[in-house]
Amino acid sequence: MTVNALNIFKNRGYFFQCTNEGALSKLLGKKKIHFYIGFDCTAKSLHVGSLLQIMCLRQLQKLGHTPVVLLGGGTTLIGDPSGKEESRKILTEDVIEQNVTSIKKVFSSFLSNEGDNKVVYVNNKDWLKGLNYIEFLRDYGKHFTINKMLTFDSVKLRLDREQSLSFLEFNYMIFQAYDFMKLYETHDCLLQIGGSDQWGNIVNGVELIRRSKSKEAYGLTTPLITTSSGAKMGKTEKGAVWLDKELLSSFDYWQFWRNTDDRDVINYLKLFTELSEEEIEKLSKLDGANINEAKIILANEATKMLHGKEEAEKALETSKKTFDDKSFDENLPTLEIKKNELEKGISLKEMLIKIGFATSNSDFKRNFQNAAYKINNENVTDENQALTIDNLDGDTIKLSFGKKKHHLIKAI
RNA sequence: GGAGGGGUACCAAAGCGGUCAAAUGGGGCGGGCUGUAAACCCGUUGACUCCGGUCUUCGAAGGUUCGAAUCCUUCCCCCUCCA
Repeated sequence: MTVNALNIFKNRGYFFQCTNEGALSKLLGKKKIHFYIGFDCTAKSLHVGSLLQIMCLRQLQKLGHTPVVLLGGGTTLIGDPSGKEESRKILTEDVIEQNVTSIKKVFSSFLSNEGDNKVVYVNNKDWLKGLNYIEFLRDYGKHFTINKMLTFDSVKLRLDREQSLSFLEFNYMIFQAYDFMKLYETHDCLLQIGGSDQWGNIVNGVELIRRSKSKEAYGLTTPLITTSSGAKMGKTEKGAVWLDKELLSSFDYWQFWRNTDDRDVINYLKLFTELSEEEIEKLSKLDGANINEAKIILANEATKMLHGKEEAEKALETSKKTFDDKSFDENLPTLEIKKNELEKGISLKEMLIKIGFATSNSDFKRNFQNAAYKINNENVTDENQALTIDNLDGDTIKLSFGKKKHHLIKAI
C-alpha cells in the first residue's frame, strides 16, 4: 500500500481545504515535489501558532518531498492584513533581517538538512526588493481584479469593521501570489501550504500561475487551531509560547503542553507529536485524572522534538520535583546573590520585582493581599518581609508567585 | 473640498460640569474547589505612599470655571455619505 500524503494529513488533522484534491493527491503519490510555506518575520522567533505549519513541512519532507521555507523578509516590510484587526506596525529592514536570521534557527530542529530533499530557505526580499513598479504592474497587475480581491475575507473583514485598509496592505496578497509564481519558476514549487486564513492569498498564487504560465499549481490550508475553550492556542503564564529557548525555556515549553485542556490532548497528540495512531488511540481511552498521563507524554514528545531528548527529560524531572514533591530543581530559573548581602537581609518586595513576579510596588501589594507569594512553599504573611540566611534551604531559597511560577535565589 | 458621526484604561463600551482612577462586559493576574484540566465561586486589574492621602491618565495643545473625560477654541486622526 502506498502512503498517501493527503490521507495522513487528514487523519492527523492538518487538512482543512485544498485546490483540486484529486490531482494533488495523485501528484504527491507519484512524484517528489518542492512545496513551500511562507513565514512572517514580524517577531524575533516563531511561536506555537506556526507549529502546525512546521509539522506539515516535516511530515512531507519525511515522505521525500522537498520543503521550501520562505522567509518573508520582503512581505514583512508590508504586513499581512489577513486576520489582523488593525494595520501592523511597520518594521525597519534591519529588524526584519535580524528576525529572518533567528527564525531560521527554529527550522533546524524540525527539518532535515541532509539528503537530496534537504530544506531550502528563500527570502522573498531577494526578488521583491528590486521589483520595477511599472513592469510589475504591466506583467502581473493585469491578472488581478479589484472586484475579486474585494471578496476575500481578509479584505472584507476589514471593510466590514469600518477599519481602513491601506493600499500598502492591499498589495500584500499580490506579492504573495507573485512569491508562489517565482518559486514555481525557480524551484519548480508546485504546492503552497498555509493556515486557513491564507486561503485567499494562496488561491491567488495558484491562479496567477495558471494565467501567466498556463500551468497548474496547488494550494492546501491547515485548520485554525483553537483551544476547546475557544481561545487561540499559544499562551502560558509567561506570555507567548516561543519556539526558541532564549525566549521560552524548555521547562516552560514543557509546562505549556502539560497544561493542555483535557479536551484538546488527543487532538494535540495527533497534531504535534509523531506517535502512531494506535498509540494515540490507546491514550484516548484514559479518563479523569489519568488524562494527565497523556499530557505528560504530549509534553515529552513536543519538547523532545524542539529542544531535544535531554532537555525534555530535564523538564520532566524539574516538573516532578516542583509540582509533585514541592521541592526545587536547579533547572528552575535562578538568580544568584552574594551571601553577605543575604546576611544583611534583602527586601522581599524588591527581590520579587527584580525577578519579574511583581511589576511595581503597588502590584506587589495587590498580589500580596491576594496571598499570591510563597517562600519555600510557605505563604508570605508579612508585607515587609526580608530575605535572610534564615530563609535558606541548603543554599537556595524558592520564591513562588501563584502555583506555577517559581524562581530560585541561590546564595554564592 | 462639502455634510454628518466619532476618538475613554489591554480590548469592547458607558459616562457628557463636582459623589470619576472613571459603570459594565471580555481578557489578564491571584485565591478557593480540583487532577499543574474544565466548569464554577471570590478577589484584583494607573503610579507613589509616613496608608491619612499625593501625583499622572479619558486623541493633542490651549482656555472658561472654585472645580472638566464632560463646556469653548485650535490642531491631529478615523469612519460614513456627497463631490
